[in-house]
Amino acid sequence: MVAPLKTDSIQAETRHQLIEAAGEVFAEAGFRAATVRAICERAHANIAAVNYHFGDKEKLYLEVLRHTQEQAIKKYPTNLGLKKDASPALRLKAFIRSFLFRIFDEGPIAWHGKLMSREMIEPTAALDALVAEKIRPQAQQLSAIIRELLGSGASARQARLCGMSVVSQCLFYHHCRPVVSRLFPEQKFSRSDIEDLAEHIASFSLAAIKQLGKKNR
Amino acid sequence: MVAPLKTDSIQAETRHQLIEAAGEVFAEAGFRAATVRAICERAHANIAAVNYHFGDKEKLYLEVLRHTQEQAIKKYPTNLGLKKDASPALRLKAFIRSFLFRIFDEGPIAWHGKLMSREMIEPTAALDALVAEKIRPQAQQLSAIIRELLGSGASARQARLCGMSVVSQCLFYHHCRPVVSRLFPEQKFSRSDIEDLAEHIASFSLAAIKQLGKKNR
DNA sequence: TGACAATTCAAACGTGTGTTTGAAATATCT
DNA sequence: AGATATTTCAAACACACGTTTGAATTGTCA
Repeated sequence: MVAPLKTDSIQAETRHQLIEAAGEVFAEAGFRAATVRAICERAHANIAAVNYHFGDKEKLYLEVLRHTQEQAIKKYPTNLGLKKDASPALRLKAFIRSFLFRIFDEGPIAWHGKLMSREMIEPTAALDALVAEKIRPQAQQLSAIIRELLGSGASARQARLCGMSVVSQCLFYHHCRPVVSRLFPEQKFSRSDIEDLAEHIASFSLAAIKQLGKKNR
Repeated sequence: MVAPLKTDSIQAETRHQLIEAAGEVFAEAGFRAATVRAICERAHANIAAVNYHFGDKEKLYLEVLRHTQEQAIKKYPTNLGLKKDASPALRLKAFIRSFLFRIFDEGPIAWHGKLMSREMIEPTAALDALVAEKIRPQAQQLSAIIRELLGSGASARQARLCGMSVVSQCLFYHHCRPVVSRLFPEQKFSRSDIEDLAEHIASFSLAAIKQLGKKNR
């Protein structure tokens, strides 16, 4: 009657397939639009499997968030592959690149980024925890970089606004892809296109932040 | 059996109330999440009223888009209250202000902006027409301003990317309000807060664009 | 007033959703 | 092998949604 606790190993076959399938479907369609029927079909499982293994759709979603998060930090460690004493400019560029790839990579690695991106515009009950545990730390990390770039004359408010300016540019291409694709069909999203996008956002933002820093004096 | 054509006047009472109520509900919840039951309740009309007066939910939505668009251009004419020979910097600031107010104003005036903002992340069948008739012209208008700021050395691609950087910052606060409010509870959205936001986005973007223009040489 | 059209209304329909059920199948362990 | 627990399965449930229906009401005009 209750889900098994054996130790781990093979017994969790269906359970694992459900999480994988759900990750894909949730990342594609969002929590609300995703259907447990679609998930179970993709997992080659019965419709009742979700409720049997996870209780309900929302608990499965939380499990998917947990699971994809693990995968994501394995692939994209928070301290990106750069030295601790790297210049703030380099660290900003790395932050942006990492942010974009977390969302635009294909396959399981990008699921977590896509889910987080979704949560921002169509929140579920999980958002509060996500903000506290994942989003706020990242925001502070970004804020630190930006304060360094702005110099000592910057207010907390200015750093916060600049941080949102940076993040907004990254999220835009994911959130508004339907419009971007119609307006500019030439804009593609291959790995190298993302690289170019990161290049633009970084130089755009760097130029702006440095300039604002100068004005503060 | 067919909707009336009298001339206009009073007969369209329920019809008009439905459009008003629908504007509010659609702007709040989006096309899909809005229910005709909620709309009819707010319009003090029967559930069948939507189908009787408009055919179905989607036709009502199109009517709302048409109606709110009229209201919007009355309040925020595309040529904002500035002289034709105003500097590109001033025109960029005006573009941003206008964009933000169209979304963040309260009451009927902002419904169209909110609906457009929704269409970008959760498109309906209306998006193709909206892009062709409303969004693309605005994008070209913005692109012209930015090309002027970038100077003659700028590529079309660079102008396009800068345009998206500007727009993304404006949309962010609407799309991601759930996250922004949790991360920064001190960020409010009164008229003067929007003014401050416009000020930041404009100076951030201006600084960036001017700097990129210099580098082109 | 009377006949006809337009509109409103409560009720129901059909569909898609997440979830539950109880039996059947499978695995596990003594 | 037999007993027990775990997992699967088809079917159905309960609910919300957009929509339809047909009768009742209201308005219009000769």
